Amino acid sequence: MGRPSNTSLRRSEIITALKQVMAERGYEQASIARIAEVAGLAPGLVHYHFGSKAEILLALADALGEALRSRAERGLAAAGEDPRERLGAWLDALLGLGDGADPEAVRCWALLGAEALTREDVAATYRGLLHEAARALRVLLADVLEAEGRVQRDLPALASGLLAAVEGFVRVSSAAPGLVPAGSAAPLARRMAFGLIDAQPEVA
Amino acid sequence: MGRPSNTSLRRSEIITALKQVMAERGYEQASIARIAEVAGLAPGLVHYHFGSKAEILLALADALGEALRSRAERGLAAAGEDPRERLGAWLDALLGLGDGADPEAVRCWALLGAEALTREDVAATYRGLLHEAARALRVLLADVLEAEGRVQRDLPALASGLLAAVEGFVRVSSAAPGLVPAGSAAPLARRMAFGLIDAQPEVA
Amino acid sequence: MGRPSNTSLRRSEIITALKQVMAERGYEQASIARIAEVAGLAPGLVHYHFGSKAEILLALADALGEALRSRAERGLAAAGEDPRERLGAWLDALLGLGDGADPEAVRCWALLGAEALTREDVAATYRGLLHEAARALRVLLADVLEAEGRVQRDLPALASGLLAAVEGFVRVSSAAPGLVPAGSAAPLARRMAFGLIDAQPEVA
Amino acid sequence: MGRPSNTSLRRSEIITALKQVMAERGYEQASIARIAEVAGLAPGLVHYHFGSKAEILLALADALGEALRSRAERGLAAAGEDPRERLGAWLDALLGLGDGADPEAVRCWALLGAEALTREDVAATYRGLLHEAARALRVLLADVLEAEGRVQRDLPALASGLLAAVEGFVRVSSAAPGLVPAGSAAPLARRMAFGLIDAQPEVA
DNA sequence: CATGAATGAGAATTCATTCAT
DNA sequence: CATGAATGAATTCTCATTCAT
Repeated sequence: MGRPSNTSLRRSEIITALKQVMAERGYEQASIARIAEVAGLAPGLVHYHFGSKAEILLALADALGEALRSRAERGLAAAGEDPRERLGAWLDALLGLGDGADPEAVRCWALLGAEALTREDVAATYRGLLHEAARALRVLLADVLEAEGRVQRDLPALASGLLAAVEGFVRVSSAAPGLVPAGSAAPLARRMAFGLIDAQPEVA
Repeated sequence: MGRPSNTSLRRSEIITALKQVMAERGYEQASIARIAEVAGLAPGLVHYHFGSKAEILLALADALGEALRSRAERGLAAAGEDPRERLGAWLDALLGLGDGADPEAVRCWALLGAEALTREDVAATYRGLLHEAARALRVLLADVLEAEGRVQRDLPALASGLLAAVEGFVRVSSAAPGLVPAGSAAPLARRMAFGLIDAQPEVA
Repeated sequence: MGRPSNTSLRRSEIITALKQVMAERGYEQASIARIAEVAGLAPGLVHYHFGSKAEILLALADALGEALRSRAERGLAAAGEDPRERLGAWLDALLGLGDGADPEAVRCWALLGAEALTREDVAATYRGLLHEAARALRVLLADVLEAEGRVQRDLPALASGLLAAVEGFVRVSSAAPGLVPAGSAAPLARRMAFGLIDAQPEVA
Repeated sequence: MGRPSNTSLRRSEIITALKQVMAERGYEQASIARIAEVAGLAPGLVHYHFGSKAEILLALADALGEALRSRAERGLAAAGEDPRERLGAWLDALLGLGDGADPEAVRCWALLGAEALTREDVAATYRGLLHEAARALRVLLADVLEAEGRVQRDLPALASGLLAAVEGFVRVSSAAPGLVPAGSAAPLARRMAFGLIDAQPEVA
């Protein structure tokens, strides 16, 4: 009896609408009215499903993180066993490339990073995702170093640096496509990673 | 002959105030009223000196670019003749380090990159600054490669990649300070650059 | 024959929930959603049992009146035959004291009086209850005056004044508990009543 | 140079408009838009002069307190030296009677008392005014008791009770004019006060 | 009877911009 | 140049009420 709940459907519709509107005009300019319009819902309904606009942003951040995770998993599955290949697959996932590429999501990710600078709640979520990604990179880097008989010194710094570099690629190529041509991000990221690896001394 | 114009003084006061307020709460939340308050001016005066809020942002972008330039020049002057040292000095400048370091400016730079994603006027200015920086890096990279007898193949891609990586450092270390500890950005950036360089084959 | 109606149960659950929420945040801020939540019901159900939010308020007013009546009756039963005692018992009931004391109800009563100032429907109900109480006080006052051989001149004014004074106690002690300490309201009300009575001249 | 400030004029216009609108429909229903309309101002201007709607209410409370004070002073001046007369004058002031009577203010005062039940900021202001009035009544009561050679026992309770009673008069006569006829409030309040006084034993 | 999603009309508040002084 | 009041549109959020299921 009673009406079946469709909250989770509506929530994801709203999150998707925010992603679209935000990619186009930024978070602040993504008005609830416009989000509702894009989602095909009445404006009031948005606040029935989310307590505030910020909550939608956090939910979008979670969704982006989830998408990254699954893209990374698909990439790893396709990469096979080679440690360098596996590291490369993760970098591709971070670059928003590969299966399920979503340019809107990439823009939102970049915008999210900016919001994180001025909103503590967003910052917490964003940091969580970055730390998770750094953790994954540390493991993959360690695998490569071990397979190649190199020392694991500075592993955390290397992983963080690699992550930051890839983040920079995403942002710069979004903002100035002329600087980092479409196809060049992935090989460049690999070169950077491998350059760092090759600079590690071999185990005595 | 009437009182001397103080327009340029007022303009820079306003730009500085925007930098401060924006670093704290972002561009959209930086109201004219707050900017004026921080600048110690009447709100109405802001629009006497700037046609719109967006104009202040563009002026701030120019000012940040100018500051980058002069920081880079000071760094180069201190670096001497060694090509790797000179490249490192430029990376430091981009990281917002060295003489005249200004954390507020670093945050604003990161925020500016996000605004550039959704505002064409900001994008144009921002792209211009990125291209200028990339140009400088190309020259410095070429100097290193030449001095070390390596091929100059892929020079533009290397420069762009390095720029993007450094941009990523700035952003990630702003948003997640725990990930990239304070002192580690500069050496990491150098390692990345040198890794790329060392991977270039020597001239036959 | 279908399931038995539980309308009257539901109605009283809703009325009780309004009393609780209203005591906490006032009538306007008592949203239907919150009332339903406190009542443990679905929001839509509230409007099945009441045509509008105002109707719940009126029903609550009736319920408060009913509670006053029964508290007064219990007080009179316990007071015995002494006229002054019986009058005192009624004053206690008005003060929200004695058996079945209910601080939430007292606050609601005070809030109801304010709503009555701006809503005619509430005003009508509220006035009805005040008049009923004044009537009861007139009878009790008359009993005292007669038993003590005093003239009954100005009886309605005395009763109304006493009622108003007690209403004032309720309000002031709710709003500024420091001013009228908890235990002092009842004896003070009696002193006031007896002061009025003692000022009546004796029958010639 | 520059534009002269008219803030205090505007503020009092807005406060007066709130008084009028609130007297008619209550605080919650007194929308900023309506207040602005009554004040003859643009809606946005209200928030230029007041940070929030609640601030206007607090300012109104202060204004009502100020009006009470000045009404009381005028009453005392007219009352001469007789202690009972002076006490009566204060009661009149509290009843909103005498010079400068303002029915809207009386209604707002009653509404304010209700708001104080659910809003801590209003409660603080309201309590402050009640305590101030109670203090004045204590002094006046003490004068009467001393002049008549009666003990000053229970002075605070007597003053508070008298205050509460008068507050009740104001509320009840606003809500149920039929119960306390227009002209009867003042003499009744006096009878109540004098009844309390006469019940005090004489100094041994 | 019961559920809970849906609607849409306000509500307070913010703010870039204008302009009289 | 400078001041600060004024404007009015836009924004987020709330909520009584309705209604399909």
